[in-house]
Amino acid sequence: VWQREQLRERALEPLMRDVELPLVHVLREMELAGVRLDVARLQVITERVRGEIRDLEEDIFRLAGTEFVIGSPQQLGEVLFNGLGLSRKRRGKTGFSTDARVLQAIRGEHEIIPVIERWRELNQLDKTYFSVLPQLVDGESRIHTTFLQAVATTGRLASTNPNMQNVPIRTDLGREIRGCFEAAPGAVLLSADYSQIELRVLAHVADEPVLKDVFVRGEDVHTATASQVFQTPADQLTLGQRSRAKMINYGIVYGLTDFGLADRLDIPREEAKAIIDAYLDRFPGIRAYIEGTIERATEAGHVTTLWGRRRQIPELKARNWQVRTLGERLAVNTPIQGTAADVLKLAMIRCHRALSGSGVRLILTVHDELLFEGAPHDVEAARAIVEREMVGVWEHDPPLAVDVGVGRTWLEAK
DNA sequence: CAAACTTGCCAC
DNA sequence: AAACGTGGCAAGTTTG
Ligand SMILES: Nc1nc2c(ncn2[C@H]2C[C@H](O)[C@@H](COP(=O)(O)OP(=O)(O)OP(=O)(O)O)O2)c(=O)[nH]1
Ligand SMILES: [Mn+2]
Ligand SMILES: [Mn+2]
Repeated sequence: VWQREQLRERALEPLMRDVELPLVHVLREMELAGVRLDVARLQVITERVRGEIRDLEEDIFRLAGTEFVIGSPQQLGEVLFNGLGLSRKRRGKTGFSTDARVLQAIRGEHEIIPVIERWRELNQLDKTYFSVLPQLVDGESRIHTTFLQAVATTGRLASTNPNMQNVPIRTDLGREIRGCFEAAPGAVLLSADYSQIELRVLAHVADEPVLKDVFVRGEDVHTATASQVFQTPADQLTLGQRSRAKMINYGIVYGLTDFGLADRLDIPREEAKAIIDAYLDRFPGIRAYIEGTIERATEAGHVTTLWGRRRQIPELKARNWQVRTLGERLAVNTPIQGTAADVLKLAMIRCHRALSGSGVRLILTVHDELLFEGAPHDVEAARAIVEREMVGVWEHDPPLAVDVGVGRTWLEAK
């Protein structure tokens, strides 16, 4: 009863009625549908990778001069920092960190480091995907995730058992794994992913003229940042570089410091500061939006999305500096990430309705992407419908845009 | 011995 | 870890 009263008081009834409740059935059907996994293809990759892991282990033990549990950060730190005397960077609660950014920073100090980095990549994918996914398929070789509708504080969905929202794609091996998810025999997949979604939401809520203009012109901010930071012509950029630029673009908006950027890019702090300053100077409305949002959130004690989703931010009242600045970053991030979540949920409902009886069904959702499955002819017809429904959720400036692809596998469709 | 915590890392 | 955000998962280690 008190929950219902709170819903009314906080004007959340439209969100509940028009978004969350209709979404339940859409999610249920997606979970039942599942997505097909090519187990044989995955098996071939698995055997090849496990062979390489064994070779890497031998190399690591030889270079270290001792055998140890590579997967134990404690033992690895002992070998690297005491045994080999390599430089220590950050330290955690238990000892000196050995994470990927530390290894990147000391890569030149010893030939064992690149081998460990490779072992980490392969071993992580082995234990998380190769060892787990084949056990989860049903009689039709399909995997059924569970979507969590009320876990993420911003309104995003989460996915569990297995998490289908963090299937690898960024490395070559990751792309091979992504390529193991496929359509049913005779069918194809259609992937539709919003272009630069949170930057578009930001351009609107911050009313940032330069950023709006970028989207009106049809330009790509991630590519532009990559080109600037990596000093490379736009048409020569790799997917990896654009992906790094994405991290930079969102990082800066949500409070990334020169220290943090320098660490992530492995560059001097001054260079990192120059990148951040250039970014915020180019889009002056972002600075103003950040400051205004923090001020209003501190006053109100909460923030809301465009559809009225609300998050209390008690951290803003903290006297502890660490907690309070966390609250400031939450105040900026939540309305934007949350608005993008609202958009996707509405798009799911609209697409589900528009495609009922079409032979094309929604099978996955990944924060700003929808994945559909159907016969090639039906999917071709669905293409325009999906794009129209996804773009049509948003009646603001700048408009949203969607990248659509079709293929046999999830990798090919992207 | 299992639960809880820590570290590290995948995705968006 | 000092200070982009949202998640889930596996393994090692500590705790009870
Ligand atoms: N704070 C933060 N948000 C991120 C990060 N990566 C992705 N996101 C959020 C913001 C994105 O708009 C949203 C969807 O991710 P995508 O990979 O689809 O990127 P985006 O839509 O910006 O670009 P795209 O044109 O699809 O390649 O997820 C990140 O590193 N930090
Ligand atoms: Mn996107
Ligand atoms: Mn996406």
